[in-house]
Amino acid sequence: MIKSDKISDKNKDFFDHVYQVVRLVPYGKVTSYGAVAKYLGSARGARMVGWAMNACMNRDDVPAHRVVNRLGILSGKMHFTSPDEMERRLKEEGIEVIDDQIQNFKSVYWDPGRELEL
DNA sequence: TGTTTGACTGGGA
DNA sequence: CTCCCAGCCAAAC
Repeated sequence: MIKSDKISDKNKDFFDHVYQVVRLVPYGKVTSYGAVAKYLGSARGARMVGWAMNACMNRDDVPAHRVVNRLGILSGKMHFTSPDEMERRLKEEGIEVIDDQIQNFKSVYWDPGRELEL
C-alpha cells in the first residue's frame, strides 16, 4: 500500500543475497566486498555489501570475518563484538593475520564469481 | 532536502 | 603499498 514498502522489500533482497554468498565462503578462505558485489551483478557497489554486513551483526549464521577489503585488510574488525574478534576467528581457521592484515592473501582468497563458475 | 559519511573499488601518479 | 580522484548507494544528520 505504501510506496516505502517496496523499497524495504528490495533492500532486504539485496541483503539476503549478500548473506547467502558470504555463507558459501569455505572454511579457511576469505573474499572481498567487491567480489560479492560483483557476484551480485555490482547491483549497488561494494559499499552496500559492507552496510549489509553491519546489519548482519545480529546474525550468527553469517561469517562476516571472512569478508575483507581488496587489500586483505580487516577493515571491519572494529564493528565486531570485540575489535579482536575478527582477527581471532581468522587465525582460528588457519589464516595468518599480522597487524590487521591477512598474510599471503592471494592464496586464501576465494572469488565467488570464479569458484562458483558464474 | 542537501551534505556528509562509510566494513569499497579501480585507475593513475 | 601509499596518495589522490571519481564513481557508487544507503543511512544519518
